[in-house]
Amino acid sequence: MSFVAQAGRPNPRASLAPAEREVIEFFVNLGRYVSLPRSVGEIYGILFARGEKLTLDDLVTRLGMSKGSASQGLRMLRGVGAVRISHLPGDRKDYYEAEAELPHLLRGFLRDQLAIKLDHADRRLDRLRAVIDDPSSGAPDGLSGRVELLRSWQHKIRRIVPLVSTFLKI
Amino acid sequence: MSFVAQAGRPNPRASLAPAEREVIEFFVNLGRYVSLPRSVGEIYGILFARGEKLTLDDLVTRLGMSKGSASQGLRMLRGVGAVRISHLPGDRKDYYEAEAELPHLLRGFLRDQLAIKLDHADRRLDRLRAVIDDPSSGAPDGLSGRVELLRSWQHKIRRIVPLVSTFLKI
DNA sequence: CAATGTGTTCAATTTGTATTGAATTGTGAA
DNA sequence: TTCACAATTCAATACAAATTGAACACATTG
Repeated sequence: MSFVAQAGRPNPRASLAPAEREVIEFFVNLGRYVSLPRSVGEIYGILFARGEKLTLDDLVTRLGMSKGSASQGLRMLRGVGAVRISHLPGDRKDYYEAEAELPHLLRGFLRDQLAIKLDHADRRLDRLRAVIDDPSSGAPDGLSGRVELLRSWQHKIRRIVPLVSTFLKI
Repeated sequence: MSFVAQAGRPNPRASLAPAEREVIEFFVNLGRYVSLPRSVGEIYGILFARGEKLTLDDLVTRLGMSKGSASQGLRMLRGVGAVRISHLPGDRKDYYEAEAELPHLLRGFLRDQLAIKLDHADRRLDRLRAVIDDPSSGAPDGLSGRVELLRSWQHKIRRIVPLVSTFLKI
């Protein structure tokens, strides 16, 4: 079975099977919803599609991307626990495989992304209150009440997280 | 009380009170988490801070942005139900005010954004299955099993939505 | 119907983000 | 210590998204 590049410029992705391309595009799209770079979606996609361990160099040749992109993309995916790294005895290369369990993926996301952002919003709200309480800040009428509303949003969202976690058995 | 622009280039936002600036920055930051353009965060921010109806022209002068940005930003905010439009008798201008109730905001988001994306992912998954079932697609071993895993993700997420909705009394 | 006031559109520009690839660092083997 | 190889870094570049502003469409007024 061969998937030949079109005549003309050599396409480094010629070796991708249609099924792989389709899976990759699926994850690239999924990533777009949360503003992930295409390269990240591609990396996770091919790892998910093949279900086997691949090296950085495999990614570079199969996806036709630069080493830099592959390296940075893998770092991000490691960061959220979407890929696992492992090694083979007597081989210095890093081998990566996709973490395909949704609970595991969401756990990483909830812990590393959402939690940080909620904390950040907390601090920002505190500062906001401080500014508003200063009479010279020129706070419009009723603003401090609306800011308390923001606090209630924050509380509600914090209470949803464990709810979702429980549901997903995380 | 006056908030004077620095000497040199005239700053069109000189009229913003510190409290307003702070609220605006809060929403600009919040918007960044979901990849909204800065201008959209600014518009919602000033509407939220003032809690009163403002016209497109108010936004242009107070925020120092172009009419084009203000118009497009307002369209997006209307689209997700984050601002309400209204009119005054004998006045052709459109007046906008911020929708500040979280349930209302999330309702718009869940309906208009998430639902559409889930449907889209559904269709994509169907196509993916079709491609994989074609023996000439070169699907790697076990891929069809992993794609079924994706289906289970999709189901779980679909079941979370009403759970969250209930919790938020949407 | 011309003149004015209002919001929208969209090509050009600015700004921001992702990607590349050569240089660099790190690491294990000889 | 030197060599060979793997991964990372980061300045330069390519690409994508947001913003501008002038032209436009539409409605209302005199």
